[in-house]
Amino acid sequence: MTTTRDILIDTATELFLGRNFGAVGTTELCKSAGVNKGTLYHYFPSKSDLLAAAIERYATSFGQAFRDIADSDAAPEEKLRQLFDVPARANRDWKTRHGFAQGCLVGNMSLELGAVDIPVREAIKHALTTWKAPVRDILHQLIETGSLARIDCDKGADVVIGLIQGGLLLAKAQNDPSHITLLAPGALAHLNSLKP
Amino acid sequence: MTTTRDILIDTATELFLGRNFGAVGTTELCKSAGVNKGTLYHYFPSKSDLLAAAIERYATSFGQAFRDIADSDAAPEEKLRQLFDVPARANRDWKTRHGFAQGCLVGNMSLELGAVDIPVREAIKHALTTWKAPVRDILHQLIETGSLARIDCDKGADVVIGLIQGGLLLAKAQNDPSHITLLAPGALAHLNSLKP
DNA sequence: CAATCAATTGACTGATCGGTCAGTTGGAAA
DNA sequence: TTTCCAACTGACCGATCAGTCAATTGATTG
Repeated sequence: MTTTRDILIDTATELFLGRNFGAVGTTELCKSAGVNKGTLYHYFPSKSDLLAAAIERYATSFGQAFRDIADSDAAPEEKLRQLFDVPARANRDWKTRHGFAQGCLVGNMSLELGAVDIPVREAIKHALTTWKAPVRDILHQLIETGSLARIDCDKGADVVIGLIQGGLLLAKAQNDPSHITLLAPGALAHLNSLKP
Repeated sequence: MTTTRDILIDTATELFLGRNFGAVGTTELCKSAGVNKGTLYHYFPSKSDLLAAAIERYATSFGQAFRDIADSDAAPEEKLRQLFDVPARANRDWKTRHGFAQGCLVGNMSLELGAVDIPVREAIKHALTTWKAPVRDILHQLIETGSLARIDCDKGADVVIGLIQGGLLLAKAQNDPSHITLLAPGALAHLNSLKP
């Protein structure tokens, strides 16, 4: 069952991803969600809190996709590469529908609001933590199979997320989704060069 | 000589970096620059055009820093590492003054406005082009000294910029400038693993 | 001196912003 | 049947938004 709250979160995700947080007004957002102003503020104390909820849902969704990859029976090297396919697929779909690369809600909001809105930054931090767990597991698997040196996997997970976000940024800057996976082929070599 | 136009550009850079484009109004910007509203619109047709000018100056400034590194007499491996120090130093200074990591004007505006404002995206594309030239030169030097395989240096320059921006994003998301250089140590290994 | 014009002023506009609130609705509990 | 409350409505608020414009300044020309 899709509740009004769900509709608000999904609409917010769609609109904030398509443009940005500041460029989407609450009036437009409510109209797009088929809901009245007051209803938004019945469920969320502020526009920022709606965004935080959207980030949390977005993080959970992508986190689950990462988890599915980590738990699959593919080879660990293959899993590492597949991580980059998750945002790549999302962006390809979006660009087909709307004509430009939108990036990642977490990355976008991080650079727009990371220095301004502390609650949102906390939601972003939590999103990154959620994502790091399955990535860390894949790195452990790589070590077990001998494909990766005994590096610090927590730091390694940060590196992988940095590679993904770096590619996403290039893709949006140049409006070319193919850049998203630009940093995928070198990921394993990159990780292997980290000091244990 | 610092012209009124220069003051406007510098003030815009400072404010847009400190918060974001949408969160800074023209009234505040003008007050901060010690200039009247009409003067802003005497020099720039719109707020977006002021941003584009700020991006261009910012890109030139960082591009010169990259160029200085490329033309120095340091070892090529050392030069590659020094590229990451340019934004790292800027962010360390800023955080000392303002208490948080602000990131990079080009990266920030790319994720905030890349999908919305096409002229700004063009300014961003041009900034990346400017930065790629000295990076490409360093990669050629690495190849000459035998530290790097004969990879596609244009693609390699994109990779390096992606690594820098990925680190900047992590730093802003976690309000910790030390992440800026997180992807520096693995850069050479990363590049070396690219297919020629 | 007169003429010119880029630079600058600051009050002003209509639109939109995020957020509020008194009131209505409809289904569940008593 | 009455009571109750979460869900929802939509008009409304003061503030701020990007942008405009007629008037003024002052330095540079002929």
